Amino acid sequence: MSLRAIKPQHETRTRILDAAEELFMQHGFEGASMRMLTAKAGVNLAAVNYHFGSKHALIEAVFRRRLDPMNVARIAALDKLEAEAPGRVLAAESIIRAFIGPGLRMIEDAKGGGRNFIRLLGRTYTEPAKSIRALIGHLYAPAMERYKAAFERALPQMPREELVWRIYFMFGTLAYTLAATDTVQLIAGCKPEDRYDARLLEERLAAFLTAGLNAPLKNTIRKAA
Amino acid sequence: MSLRAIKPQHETRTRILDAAEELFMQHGFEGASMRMLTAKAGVNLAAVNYHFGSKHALIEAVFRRRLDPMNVARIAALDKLEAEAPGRVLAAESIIRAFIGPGLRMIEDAKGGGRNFIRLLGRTYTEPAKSIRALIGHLYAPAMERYKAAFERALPQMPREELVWRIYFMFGTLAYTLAATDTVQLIAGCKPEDRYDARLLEERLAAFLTAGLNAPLKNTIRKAA
DNA sequence: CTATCTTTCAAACGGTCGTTTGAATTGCGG
DNA sequence: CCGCAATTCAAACGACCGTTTGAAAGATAG
Repeated sequence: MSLRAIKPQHETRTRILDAAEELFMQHGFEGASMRMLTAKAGVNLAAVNYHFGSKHALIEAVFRRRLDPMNVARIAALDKLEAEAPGRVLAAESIIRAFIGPGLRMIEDAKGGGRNFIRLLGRTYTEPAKSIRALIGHLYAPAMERYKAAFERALPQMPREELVWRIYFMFGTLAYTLAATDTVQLIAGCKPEDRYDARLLEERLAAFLTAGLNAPLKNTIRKAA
Repeated sequence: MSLRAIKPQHETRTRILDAAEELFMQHGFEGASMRMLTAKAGVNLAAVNYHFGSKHALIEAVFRRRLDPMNVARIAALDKLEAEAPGRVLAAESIIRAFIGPGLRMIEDAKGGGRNFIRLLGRTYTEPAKSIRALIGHLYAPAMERYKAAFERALPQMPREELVWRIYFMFGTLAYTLAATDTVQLIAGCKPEDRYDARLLEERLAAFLTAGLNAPLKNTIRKAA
């Protein structure tokens, strides 16, 4: 049990996770085969089933590796906000920034694969396979609860049902923005590097989402809610 | 060449398209196999290749059947707006409603398969396969150009780059909302029937998107653009 | 060094994939 | 009714899928 033994202990696992992350992003979960994946990782075909059990378990591991720390960071950011202003009502914009921050920071990690993962994650919200959507929903649940409660506290005057929809819209905007590969180019040829400037993107997103969340309530909406 | 011959002339084609639309939505393009698809349609396995040439050509046909008329309707709605107020500047909200209207109306068509298609379409923006994203982009291009120009005319004071991003955000919200299957339930148990009330959903979306599009420009954004 | 446990490996498993084939069937004009 | 074209059909094609197997190789502890 020498210390250096810790490093390569799970090197094969890590190589598989890295390769899977990239290939799932490029080809989807069904489109990326075990043979592609193990070839890219430089490991034997049977290694995935040995280390993870099955392809589906590998998919779950790919998500857990990044998503768990990301949601921990999201909850920590919210804790910090509330600790800094005890008892006071938070601005909706602060909550929004706390939520989108961890995801946006990850897109700047191109080398470590963080960018791949974020694009993969954004796409997975609309994944056809129920088991995968259920997994994502399950992994998100704790952070989701915390943020929903925070928004309710920040906007006490808004009908709960309308608030739920607006949170949903915000999720959609974020997921789509992160998942986007080339659709933005369809609208206008934007300089590609801008898409990965997390600071700039956070400003743009925060402005858009804050305004949307605080949109005036029309009569039709009030009546329905 | 009797008239009644026209009806069943392409009945097999139609049955295949209907089955494909539903199964592609449920299982994705790779997940829905030719055997599933032809079984559901009640036609022979070889019928797809006979009538469409290949699976990929079938996918394209599924999109063209609905998307072409939808984009025609979108452009017509914009034409109508501009004809009603010649020379005047349109309100951004009117343009937004013109764009989202045709898609929202289709989700009320549960019997005819329109709802299936809309959900399929929403998911396809983030489809891994490049060829499919390229197809969607191509089919959308004409309407996209028109609407982008309309927004530019409606918001002449906004920096072009910021406007492009906000249009992009609006697309994301719409696509995600339409594609959503059960993610909204993750946020809060909303009554399912509400998700298919096009009028109500249009009000909610229009309020959110209009506010987001018209969000105040911060210094950081102005500086960057 | 030996014994034991972990990890890697080539090979093969049964199954499903999209597509093709050539014969059978159908519908229609002459 | 016949002949020809369009369509349908059962069967098979080669390729690839995720997974399993049992032996080989490597690491570890006594």
